Amino acid sequence: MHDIGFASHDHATCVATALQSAETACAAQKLQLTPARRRVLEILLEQHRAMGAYDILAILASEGMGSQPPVVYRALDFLVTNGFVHKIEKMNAYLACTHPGEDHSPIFMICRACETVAESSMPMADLRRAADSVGFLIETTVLEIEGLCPACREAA
Amino acid sequence: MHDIGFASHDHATCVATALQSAETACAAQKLQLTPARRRVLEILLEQHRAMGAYDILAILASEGMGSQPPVVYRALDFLVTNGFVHKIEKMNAYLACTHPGEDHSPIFMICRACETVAESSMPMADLRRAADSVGFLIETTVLEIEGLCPACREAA
DNA sequence: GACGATATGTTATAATATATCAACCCGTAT
DNA sequence: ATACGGGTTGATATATTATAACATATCGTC
Repeated sequence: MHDIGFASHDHATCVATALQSAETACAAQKLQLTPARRRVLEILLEQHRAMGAYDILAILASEGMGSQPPVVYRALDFLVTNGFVHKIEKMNAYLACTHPGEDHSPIFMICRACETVAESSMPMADLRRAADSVGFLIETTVLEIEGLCPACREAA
Repeated sequence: MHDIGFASHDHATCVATALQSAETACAAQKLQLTPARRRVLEILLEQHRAMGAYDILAILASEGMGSQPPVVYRALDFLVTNGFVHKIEKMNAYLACTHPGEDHSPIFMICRACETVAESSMPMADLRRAADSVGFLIETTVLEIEGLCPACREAA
């Protein structure tokens, strides 16, 4: 038994299952889940917490998989772009997605004290209710929307 | 006439008004709007765009107000803590709040192409409608919620 | 005029992330 | 078979963002 998010949760085979499903998804989309990418995802799944790029890099380095920043940033870029990992901007940290393949807008609840991050994808209307239901005390929220402004849509 | 957010907008006296209201708010809350803090806010108001800390610092330095990073980071920390400025986490940039004193959860629309940032504080249910109404094409959204998880609430 | 709280000056360094260019692998079209 | 092209990796260097640490100054109050 481990904690995942704020709930206690059995994930004995969880890492293997998630990796397997990532492999399937990559095969289907002709994406290359290379050893470095796969290992970074596996590390994030194993640790089940938000990790800094250099924390991940230290693990890779200890295993002889490369010790230079581009190694981990390239892998993270691939994993984030393809929806297997999210970046928590407020923490400059990375977290394995808990429901990949669902095309969702992630919502993160970051504990200011222990830095645990729980991922959710609720509609906003239910947000406070959802937070209340798991006992999370909301202190600050940041919703960042990226896209194209009217001027740039026209220019494109 | 200047652009503010994605709308054209007359703000001839806008900077002075906003500064004045910040001074009033600081006086009311016994906060010290010192010269450096005031000047940083003024710069952000004048430029009316999201700026990096070092961009601001360069301006301060050119005016002889200090050229070391802590100068600007301290001022920004004060301004963000007290709601006069927001940090755009995805850009590592800072933006003067367009409606201070309203105790709001800011929503930012960041143009991927021109980096213009418009601030809003709509409820989420209206978000897509709001974006559509100003012609903004939403590509990615990040909602980050910070607070205290159940375990840390109990510990506190 | 001594004290505490808050703010500033200054030096140094930490933490996060990217640019650049050469080398490699692999599928395929010549 | 071989030259090409796209994607990936290796390696070095550097850019960008942010904070630690400690000394000094300012101001209101006891």
